[in-house]
Order: sequence, then C-alpha cells, then structure tokens
Amino acid sequence: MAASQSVRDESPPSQHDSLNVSSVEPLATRLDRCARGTHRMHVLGYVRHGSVAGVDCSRPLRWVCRDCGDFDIRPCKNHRSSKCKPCALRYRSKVRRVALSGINRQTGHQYFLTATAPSDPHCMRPGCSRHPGECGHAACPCGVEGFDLARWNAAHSSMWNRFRTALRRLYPDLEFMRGVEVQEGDHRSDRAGRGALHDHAMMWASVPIPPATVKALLVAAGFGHSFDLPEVAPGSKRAAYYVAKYVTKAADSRAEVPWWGEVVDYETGEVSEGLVDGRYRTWSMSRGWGLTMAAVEEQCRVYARARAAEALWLGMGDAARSLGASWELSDPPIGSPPSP
DNA sequence: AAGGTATAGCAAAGTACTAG
DNA sequence: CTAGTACTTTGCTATACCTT
Repeated sequence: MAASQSVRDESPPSQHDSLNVSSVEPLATRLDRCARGTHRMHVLGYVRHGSVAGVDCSRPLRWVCRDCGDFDIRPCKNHRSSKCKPCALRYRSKVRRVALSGINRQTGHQYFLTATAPSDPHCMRPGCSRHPGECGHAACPCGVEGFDLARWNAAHSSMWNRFRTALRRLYPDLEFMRGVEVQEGDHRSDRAGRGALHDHAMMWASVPIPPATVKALLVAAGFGHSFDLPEVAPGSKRAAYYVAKYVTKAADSRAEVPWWGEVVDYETGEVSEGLVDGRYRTWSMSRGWGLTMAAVEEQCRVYARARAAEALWLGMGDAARSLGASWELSDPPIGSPPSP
C-alpha cells in the first residue's frame, strides 16, 4: 500500500465529471492535490481470495486514485450479514449508537412499543380461533377480510406516519426511534413466517402515554390489535440493542417480505403492478431523538484520524495509515467523544 | 466480449409542519 | 383528520472499469 493517506474529495464529482476533469486539468495540478492528501479514489473491484490483514471485512475492496495511482484496501460496508458479517456488525453498532444517543432523558416517560400487522378477521375472545361469523363473539376491529399482506407491507410506512402524526398531536414533545422487524414463524402457532413488517420503537414523552390510547391509534392507522408498550427505565440499553439487532436482520430479509409495487417490463417498457422485493427502510427516528447516522459516522472519522495521528506521532509510520482505515469503521468510546 | 463489482447520483421513504 | 409541501435520510440502480 502507498504511504500517503487516501482522503476523498469534499464534494466528489460524478464518474462522468471526474473523467472530464482529469482530461482538462493539468497533470501537475492533479498531482499537487494528491500530494496534499486529497485523492480521487475509485473502486477497482473486490480483493481476490477475500480477507486482507488489517482490514476487518469479508469482501474488502481495492481502490485506486485516478490521478497518481495511489491505492488502498477498504471494507465493503455492506449492511447485510449474509454478504459481509464484519461490516454488517459495524453498521449494527452505529445504529445502536444512534439508538443509545436518545435513551438518557432523565425526566418524562420512556416506552418500548411493538406494533404488528393485522390479519384476516378474528374474534375478540382470547383463545378462540374461529371466524367471528361462526363463533358469535364480537369481531376484532383490526381484522381485514381478504387481507393482502403485500399491499399492507407496501402501505406500512404511511400507516406508521399516520400513527406517529396522531400520537404527536396528543403528545407534542414525543420523540422516537423505530426499527423494522420481519415477522418469522418462530413465535407463531403455525410456525409459518408470513413476512409481515413489525415495528419496534423506543418512545419518549414528558407525560405518561396510556396503552389504550396507543392501541386505538394503532388500529385506526391500520396496524393489528396485538401490540406491546412496556415502560422502560431511563438509560436502559436493552431496547436500543434490540432495535439495532433487528435493523441488520431486516436489511437481510427484503427478498422474504411480500411487497406490492410497480414492475417494469424491460422488453416492452410496460409498467404494471405486482410482487417485488421489499422496499422498506430498516429504521427511522424523529429529528429530536439524538444523534443522526451522519453524526455518528463523522464521530467515527474524527476518532480514526485522531488515533492514526497518535500512531504516527508514536513512530508507527505506514502502519498508522492502515490502522486509520480500520479505526474509521470502529466505534469511538461511548460517553467520551473524541476531539479532532 | 461478457460478466461482475461498488459507487455516485438520484428516487423514494420518512419527518415535520401548515392550512383547510 | 387529511392533503400538501419542504426538507432530511436511506436505499436503489446506471455507470465505468476490471477480470476472466
């Protein structure tokens, strides 16, 4: 590997632009920029035979500078553990950091909401598995005749939006962070994983939120009647870890989630509707929850630069550069934000 | 020449707010 | 309560380039 540190441009040009730039910009200018540590890196492809010492990734990538030929090995940063376990784990830890950034409110009330999808018509009486028309019990309002899971999944985000808007109307200072779980068969009596989206949301409000209110708003928004809303202690990390765990799991489950969307026939150009892979976001949060993902990534970069600089100062030389690359992806210590 | 790669750029999802 | 809209953030895909 080359000795200089590879740093991407502040506002990188598109691939088209970058080629045009290199064809009109004098070589001396480009090399000068490289000498100052700002390369125009692009991907060559995967490193053959997988892993590389010092880069914690199953499928590391080779990068090269368009101008000076400096090259670098970087992790793939994939969110799916089926593709790259180390990178998915790092992403999970960043999501966890976002989640943890909002749990330390010392006043108010914190909850951990689980919201589920509705299903075919069912009766209100616990334990009764017959159709409400047959058993004579009252029908649950969340039951939908001819329930279409693919359409429900595709409409799930707007239902969450409706629920969130309604709840915020009642609790204006509400803050939340929500992760998506794909329903598996493990907890169902028929063991059939139907691929319905569930929401797990950490929620905070200055005043108590009655479960009955949440249930009514959930059902009104289109969710199922089955939900959970335990109050959790301020600073409790369990819910944050839970949400982060399901985010990476959900990122890996898109193909198993029935989704109704537009399908393009590339032969004829015709656009029709049909079943497609899930197009959901794996997590979201209110703006006031805590740190954003961009802020967490910036923290990691600052931490990496500080540690790499420290290593250089200690005389570790070239080793500092590769260490900097791996540190960029690692977590700075929680509670002691690094100084630039 | 075909196949395979991840990114840059953009589209879509999601949040927050306002007006009717 | 819904629709409209501006804005932020995440996820998808056309692209250029390398390997076979």
